[in-house]
Amino acid sequence: MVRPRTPLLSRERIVEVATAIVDAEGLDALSTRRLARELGVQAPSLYNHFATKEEIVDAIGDAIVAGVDLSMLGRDPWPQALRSWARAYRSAFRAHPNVVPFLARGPARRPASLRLADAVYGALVDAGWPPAQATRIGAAMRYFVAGSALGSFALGFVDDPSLYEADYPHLRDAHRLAGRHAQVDDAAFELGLDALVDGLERKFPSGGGLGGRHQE
Amino acid sequence: MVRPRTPLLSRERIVEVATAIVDAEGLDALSTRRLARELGVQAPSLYNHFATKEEIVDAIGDAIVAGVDLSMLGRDPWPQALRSWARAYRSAFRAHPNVVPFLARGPARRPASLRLADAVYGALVDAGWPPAQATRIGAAMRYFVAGSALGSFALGFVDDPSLYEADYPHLRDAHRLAGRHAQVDDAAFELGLDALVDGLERKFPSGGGLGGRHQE
DNA sequence: GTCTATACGCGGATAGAC
DNA sequence: GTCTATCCGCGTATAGAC
Repeated sequence: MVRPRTPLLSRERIVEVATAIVDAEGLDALSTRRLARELGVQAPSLYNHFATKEEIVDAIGDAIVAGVDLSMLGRDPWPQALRSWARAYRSAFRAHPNVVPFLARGPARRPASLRLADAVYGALVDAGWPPAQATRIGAAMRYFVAGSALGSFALGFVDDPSLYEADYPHLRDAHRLAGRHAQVDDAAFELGLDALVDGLERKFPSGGGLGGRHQE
Repeated sequence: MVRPRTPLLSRERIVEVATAIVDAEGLDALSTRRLARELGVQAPSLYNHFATKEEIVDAIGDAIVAGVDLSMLGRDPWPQALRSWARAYRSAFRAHPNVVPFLARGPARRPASLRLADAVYGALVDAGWPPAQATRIGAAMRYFVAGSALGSFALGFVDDPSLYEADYPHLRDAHRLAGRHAQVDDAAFELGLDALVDGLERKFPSGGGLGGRHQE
């Protein structure tokens, strides 16, 4: 066995391959041995780049959140910014649904998540929302986006009519959802997002339907 | 060692203890050895009551969803029913946040989840929503509720001011969220729920802002 | 219905050679 | 920076005695 002259590993390459494993088979499938095997090295070599496995998972999460476009925040009017940002956020999450439960635990110390939280909150406060309300809106949006990316609603139904028709009269056609799951989930997300932001607009201080000024 | 004269185990007792383990330490902490130890038996005894570990997890999920009150559906006007149901749904989920990622995979074959899906969908259709919209509303509500129960938004911030003040100007006070996490999350849920249902009311067919009237 | 015994593989992490 | 060797515990599940 010839030892390599140039480094086989880098943090970037480790995170990339680790993400692929988690996406394909879930967080539980990510083990140091498995990861090392796919990288063509032995497991202990990973510890030259990360102190613990948890650091690797943190890095996966940070890379995902770092890909979310935040440019509309503070640029577009807040309702429009909130919509575009929510779509970008969901896209990033949906590409990695197995990581969503981990990401939903909060920003903790991950820089990309803190940047995101800062940008959303800042944009809402700058638009005229009272700080406490801005916090709540940021949280509510995260609830909705995380939930929508956690798993498919439509795919949760089994593609077998006989399961439903007997005992659940209204679900007669539920078995058809699985085949169109992407459209169903996309449409549900858009409907919910629209309702949510519409509903928030009506609550905007001194703007909510009674006229008056906006930004301060 | 005296062998017992009366059964030590039952499906109910197993599910009860298993739920407690998952709530306290997460789904990964649930192992057959651990579960058996807390039940005062040896691991193989569990296989007299459940064929696999997965069946146990299914039973945990079913028991949780079975506790959700559905009585308001089809009784109260749909916006009010949707609100009460969402609160009941969230309460059930929030008591067991570690199970939420599992539950969010969909109703599958779990009877309680199918009853729930049937009741929500049926109530919306009966109220006058077109079937496709009713599906989307059910999905959007689940997104929001699941996301809100997946983990605390407020607890995701570390209670250490120095982490934020330097690099994230708007998060200057974010470290205070952790201490009030229950109130913050409750208020965010209520704000989002209110906005969501308000927004849906405006879309109700023959009520949506063009023709007929409804409350505004 | 519960037990003992057991099969067999995977898990994270460390020490120390090269 | 990567390797080999190794520690030690935990995981699901089965066979067969009582």
